[in-house]
Amino acid sequence: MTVRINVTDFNLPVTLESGQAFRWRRMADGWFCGVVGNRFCRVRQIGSMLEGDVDAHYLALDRSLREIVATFPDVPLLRAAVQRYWGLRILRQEPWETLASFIASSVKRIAQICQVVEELVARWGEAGAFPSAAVIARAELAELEACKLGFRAKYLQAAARAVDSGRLDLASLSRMELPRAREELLKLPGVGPKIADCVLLFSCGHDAAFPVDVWVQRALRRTGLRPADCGPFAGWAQQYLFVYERARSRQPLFDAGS
DNA sequence: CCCCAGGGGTACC
DNA sequence: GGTACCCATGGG
Repeated sequence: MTVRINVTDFNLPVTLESGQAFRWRRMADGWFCGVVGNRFCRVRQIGSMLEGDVDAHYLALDRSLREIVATFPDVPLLRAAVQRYWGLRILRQEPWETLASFIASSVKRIAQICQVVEELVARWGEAGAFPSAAVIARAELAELEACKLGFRAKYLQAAARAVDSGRLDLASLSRMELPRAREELLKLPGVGPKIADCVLLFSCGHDAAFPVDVWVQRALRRTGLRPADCGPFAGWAQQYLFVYERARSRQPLFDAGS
């Protein structure tokens, strides 16, 4: 539904382009187009005005960013990241789409993950929606591989079959304690600690889940932080570290080494 | 031709 | 318990 609302402590572009969701495109005119569930959405932010198909729950606008950030450990790099990317929020995404997307993410760049997701939607998506686990479960392995999944195709197929058969109940993960929920996801082939934590953080409401990829690993090494030091909203802190470290590494001022 | 990418499985020590 | 190598593929 098209609305115009006033938002505080929110940054739409950073949130949508921080590598947690893969279906948003920034148009030349500043609008973002995407699909949430089975709905096409168009949204933009001008100053504190958020306009368009605003889904406040998906955008986590009900959370108090100030209270969340107040729980972060006080280290210079994280403080700088929070200042530069203030308004970045962890979205509330749909678990199956998130699991499938992050299975596809392993050793891929964000742009390539978007490509895979696009291919899956083009082949099996109904009316632009991300294809269900039931549909993917019935796809041929060769068809999945053709979606630029490569060696990840068999992992996506296995996950789809686990969900479709009821062997894995994604909805139950949000009600479990974090270690137990992680354990469930780790049963899937091709799903290790990093991908499991992405699913738990981005789609199961587990704010403390802390995915460690190559970028976050670098930030941890340089700060001396450990995931356990980052508090009940460690996953949010992790997302700030991720965007900050990635941007920093894209444009090195000089040779940082030696 | 080299390197790397929001990793994980496996073999080996 | 670490560590090396492999998995496919696109882009710099």
